[in-house]
Amino acid sequence: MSNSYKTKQKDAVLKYMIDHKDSHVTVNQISDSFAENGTPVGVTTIYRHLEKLLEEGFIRKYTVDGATGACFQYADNRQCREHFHLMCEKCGCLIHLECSHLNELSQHIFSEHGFQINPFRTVFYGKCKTCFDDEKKTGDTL
Amino acid sequence: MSNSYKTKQKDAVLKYMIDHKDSHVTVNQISDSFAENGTPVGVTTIYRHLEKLLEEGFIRKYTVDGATGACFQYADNRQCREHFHLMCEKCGCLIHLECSHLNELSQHIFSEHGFQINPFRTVFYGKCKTCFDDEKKTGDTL
DNA sequence: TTGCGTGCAAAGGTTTTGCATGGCA
DNA sequence: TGCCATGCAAAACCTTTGCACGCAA
Repeated sequence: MSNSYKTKQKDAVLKYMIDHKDSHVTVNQISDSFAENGTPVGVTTIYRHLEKLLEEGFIRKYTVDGATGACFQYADNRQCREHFHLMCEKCGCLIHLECSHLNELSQHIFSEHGFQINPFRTVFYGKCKTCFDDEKKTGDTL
Repeated sequence: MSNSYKTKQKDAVLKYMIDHKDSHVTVNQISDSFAENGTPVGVTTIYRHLEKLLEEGFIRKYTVDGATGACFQYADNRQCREHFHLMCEKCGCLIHLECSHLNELSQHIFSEHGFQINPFRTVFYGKCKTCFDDEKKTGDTL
């Protein structure tokens, strides 16, 4: 059994993740932000707290093509148990999609195909409306 | 314009990926396998060929929680354009799912939610039937 | 012969680990 | 006072790059 103490660093990391819940961040971004604010936190400590938050289900971890290193994003699994997530490959925004179609889909894939989807892990990658419209305007095909 | 030569290493990497199309592999696994077969290939070369195969759409690249480093898997995008993929988190098998429900889902998410799903990138993570049944039998909750 | 391919060595990053110190309870 | 937390330094990895040599065409 391991207990845990309340520390400035622990609070700071959690606060940072919540404050940036609308985008994904890397360890370097977190570290740089703390350094700029005059309250630097060692990267080791940041890694350790992110790992705990991950285990506890408060954040998600994934890799994004362009980014260097892992990306983390706040998304409380206790609140996100019932819906899926859409990740825009262009701007990186995370959309929480409440939609009965998706729940039906899970049911269908389980009952008809015998596959049990893990909604915590599964993310739909693609292009959000804003980026899609931007692309049409500028003719940018990326 | 860059031409390309036919080499033993190039053939070996492609052959390995095709032979292992039912699971994902890491660069180390590929390298070790070649070494064991008595025809070692430098990791640099493996990385370079995988990168090309990726650009050409013959393989996919992603990260898996347990694995160290990136995972690659053969899945010709020219053949896999019309369906989605299910990845078992336990045994690592990749299921190519031809299902009209999923195509309808793409349509629905695009028309109703304005999000354009990228089927090349999107993978449903979860548990395949075999692993699910195994788990029930052994009572293993992982 | 020309130019791409190969692989060693080294560099550049990210992430983890060891360990002495610091801080919470 | 006990532990846990912290962060520096170092290690362990993964991946990329530079460069001389090898090999396909």
